Amino acid sequence: MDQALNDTGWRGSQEGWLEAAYHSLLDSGVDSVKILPLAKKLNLSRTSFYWFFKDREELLAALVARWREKNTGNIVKQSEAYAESLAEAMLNVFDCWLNIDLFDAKFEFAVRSWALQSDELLAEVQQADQIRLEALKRMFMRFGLPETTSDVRARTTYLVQIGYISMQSKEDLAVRMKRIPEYIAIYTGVVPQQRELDRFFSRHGYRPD
Amino acid sequence: MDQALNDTGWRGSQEGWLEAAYHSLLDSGVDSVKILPLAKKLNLSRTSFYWFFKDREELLAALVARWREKNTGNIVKQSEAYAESLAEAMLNVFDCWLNIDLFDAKFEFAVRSWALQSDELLAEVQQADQIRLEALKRMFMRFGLPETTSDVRARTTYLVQIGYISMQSKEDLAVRMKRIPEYIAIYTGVVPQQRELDRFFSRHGYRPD
DNA sequence: AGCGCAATGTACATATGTGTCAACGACGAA
DNA sequence: TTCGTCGTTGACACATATGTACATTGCGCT
Repeated sequence: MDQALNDTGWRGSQEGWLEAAYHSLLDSGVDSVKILPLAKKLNLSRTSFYWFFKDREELLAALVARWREKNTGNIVKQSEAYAESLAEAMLNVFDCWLNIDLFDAKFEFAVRSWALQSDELLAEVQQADQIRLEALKRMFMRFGLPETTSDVRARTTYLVQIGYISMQSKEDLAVRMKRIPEYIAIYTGVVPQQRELDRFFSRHGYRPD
Repeated sequence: MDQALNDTGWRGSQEGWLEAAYHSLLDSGVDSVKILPLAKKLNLSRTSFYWFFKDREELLAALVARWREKNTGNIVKQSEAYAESLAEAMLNVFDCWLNIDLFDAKFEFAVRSWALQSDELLAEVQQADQIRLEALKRMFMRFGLPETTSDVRARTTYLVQIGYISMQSKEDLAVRMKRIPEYIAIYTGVVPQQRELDRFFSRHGYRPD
């Protein structure tokens, strides 16, 4: 009778509820993260939720923790990765925008929308923005750009991505890849070399025509 | 006992409910746009709402209509305004980002967050993005930039702003103004002339040090 | 002055959500 | 076997929301 199987110990567990909450958050926003509907999806009794979490608040806090651990950190790491030129450094950062393991864009957007109704979360999001922007700025400065220029270029790089996320558009890889060289040129003021692009394309499994 | 009176002597009106809904949407998201809480804010009985609107759906539809009329249109208009140089044209577009009468950023963000839970609205938002991006692209092409370049620069211009909105940051005018020349340089590839900047600053009531 | 109707209020029916409690079964260890 | 703990469940109490039916108020017009 239960179609959602249990092989992995998946169904009834803290992780199970959290995973369901995560998916609900991503495709309908925080206000859809309600215990009753989640219970239905999991084919569980609503009340068994309370064995794993004190209350709904605790579940939401767990979601925020997951976001914090996943999305903040990888941008910083990529911005500090080894690169011979600014264009190459920029392409390292671009890895985040194309690899869901490095940066979960839908999650990011859902959390930002959520921050609209929670001052506490808003403060956290803004702190994350600060950290990410500063990392990017340092990257530009490492390659000799002046401070103000680095600041504005960091913002451009970061904000275009945040904006892109909030367009919720789903273009395919090829369409996005075609724009990459132009973006690099705009952000860095330098045209990327072909071998830099090739290295980038290849690590994302894209073969230009 | 009735403290909230209005022009007509009647406390409620379609506009009153809509205005309250607008404010609630802006600072807590769609799910906070509920009839009962709005009634409390307006010091009105909950049910009198139904004299003006068929149901909650109709109120939400009115909010969407308001957004559509306000935010889509002015970007297009500003991108088509007279300009002697690309930098000047870009500054015309920037008017939108600094003048709430031309573009309501908080409203924009609230609607985009809302679109997370409504496919119908998502489609409308994406259509608006399309229209705005195309207008910006045309602007770049008017000044002789090639198509792909124009497309990417249009995206950069637009997406930075959408991203900025979703940071929900509240920096003051002076801080934002200081970055303007750099932004113009990045977006257009051209450094703006001082007189162009002066004209821009002056129409936004800003006096550089 | 008083009637009509725009505008508001009260009462009811219903839906959906939260959280507590006590009871139930499965299952491994003493 | 018996016991305890893990995980689950239904019943209960309550809160918040929607929408409808019907009563009531008070302004403006004749």
